[in-house]
Amino acid sequence: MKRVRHKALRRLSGPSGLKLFTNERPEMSLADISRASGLHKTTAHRLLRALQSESLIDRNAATSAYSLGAGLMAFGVQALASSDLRRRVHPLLKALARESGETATLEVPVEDSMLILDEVVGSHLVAAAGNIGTRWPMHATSTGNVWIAFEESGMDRIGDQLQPLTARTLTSKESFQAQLPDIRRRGFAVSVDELEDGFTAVATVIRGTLGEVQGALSTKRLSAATCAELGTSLCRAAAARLTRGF
Amino acid sequence: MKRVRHKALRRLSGPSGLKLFTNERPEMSLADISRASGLHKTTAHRLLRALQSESLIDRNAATSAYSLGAGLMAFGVQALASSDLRRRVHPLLKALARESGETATLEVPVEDSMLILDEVVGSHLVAAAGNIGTRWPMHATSTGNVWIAFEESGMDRIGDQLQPLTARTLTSKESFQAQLPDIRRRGFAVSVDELEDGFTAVATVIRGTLGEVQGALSTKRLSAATCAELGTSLCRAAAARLTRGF
DNA sequence: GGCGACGTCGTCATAATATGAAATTGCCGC
DNA sequence: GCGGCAATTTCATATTATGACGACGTCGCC
Repeated sequence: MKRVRHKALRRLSGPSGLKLFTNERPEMSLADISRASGLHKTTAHRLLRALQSESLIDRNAATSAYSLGAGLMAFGVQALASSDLRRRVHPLLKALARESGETATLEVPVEDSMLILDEVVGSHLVAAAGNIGTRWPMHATSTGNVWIAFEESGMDRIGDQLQPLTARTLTSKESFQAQLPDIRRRGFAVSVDELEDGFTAVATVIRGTLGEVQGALSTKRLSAATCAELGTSLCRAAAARLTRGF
Repeated sequence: MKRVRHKALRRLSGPSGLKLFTNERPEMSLADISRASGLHKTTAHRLLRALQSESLIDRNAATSAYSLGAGLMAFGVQALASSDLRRRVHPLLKALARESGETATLEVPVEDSMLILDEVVGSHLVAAAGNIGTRWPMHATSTGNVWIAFEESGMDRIGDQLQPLTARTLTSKESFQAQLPDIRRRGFAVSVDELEDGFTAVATVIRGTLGEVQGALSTKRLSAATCAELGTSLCRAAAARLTRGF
């Protein structure tokens, strides 16, 4: 594997950059950042200042602590808006949500998580919405499972140790890998209580015109009984999309 | 003004980087990017590849065109979620929306636009929502106007020529500047048909504990008659927030 | 088949950049 | 006024990106 150039870029998005800001710790001081990233205090300071000048980083005027900036929000929505995949799949999500009464989502992988790109809430819930943009670990979601099953280099995304989120989460790479053939055969993945107790979902992949895997589609919070049925209709819907040339 | 270092970062977010991707042209080929940015083909390719490895850039598998990536969406929502300002002001928005029946928004400046950080829709509209993250030019919005009026270096953000969006948009720097004293005296800005015909809004600034301007607050789509009244109540609400130590 | 446009990849000397140590400033609590 | 801590600036040095050049494969088109 070849080393990617552009140190600054790697740092930016990497674990010694913007990724330092987690939901648990949305604000950090210069010293915090320097310690957490292993960067020299001076270097971190320069970096932060550059990021700030691009609005990618904001700082709290009172505490002078750094946090993610407004520019990132702007880029984020722009990315969301320009997603071709999203435009194409949205009608499908609506149809699924209407037919099943459950919430349907479109997700894509970002590192070892699935990012919710779009969401249409079903009739069973009051419009909770607002999950667009949230991320869940691939190994514990139905969407993550199908993605890995159908994308060739999918397994690269997860490590050897998988973090358990419930009693039913698969925690070893081996047991995880063992279920993939089943998913490939069926065409869809089912997750029952793996992510959260009482949470069930079924997912399939969505493909482009070349058959390449572009994302995953899921229907959530349904009763276990209807899973198999919905799985196949999900596949049909996705397949119809594909063959119609979308 | 001191030159900010980190060329790569400036490029990243600047007009020869991610900013190349606009809503009008969400996808670009390598040749496009090279031409539009003035970068050497080799350089652009290296850059894009680095960005892609960080998920900041995606590419269309069919056309091999580049577009904004999923990583940006992830950062965007994270930034949105971790905004302290947003957390603090949200209850205020809700109160304003409830009392006025109109849509209330919280906005911050990004370059020469106001970015909608948060929004609570009023009772008069069906929940259109989904404006969070959109941007409007500062010179044509009430929020942009108050911001510039109360932030000392505010005028730096707009150029000499202001793009007209309706017949009532102010188009010269001078006429724009002439109205600022009024806004300062009143404490709030009113925009009638400047952004869009039939669109009226009133806005005031929101301040931190040190009195520094942190953002702008507005109520939209109200009838001209109630503007003045709402402006003062807006100011009261914002002031109450401030003095209560938030 | 030949042509042009495009994307990808490699190399390399040079120019531009980031780096970290140390020094300076500013701020708080005592 | 004096430590202690954090943020910031300065500067010589080492590291990095840059773009010119060349090569290769592919696609669409005349």
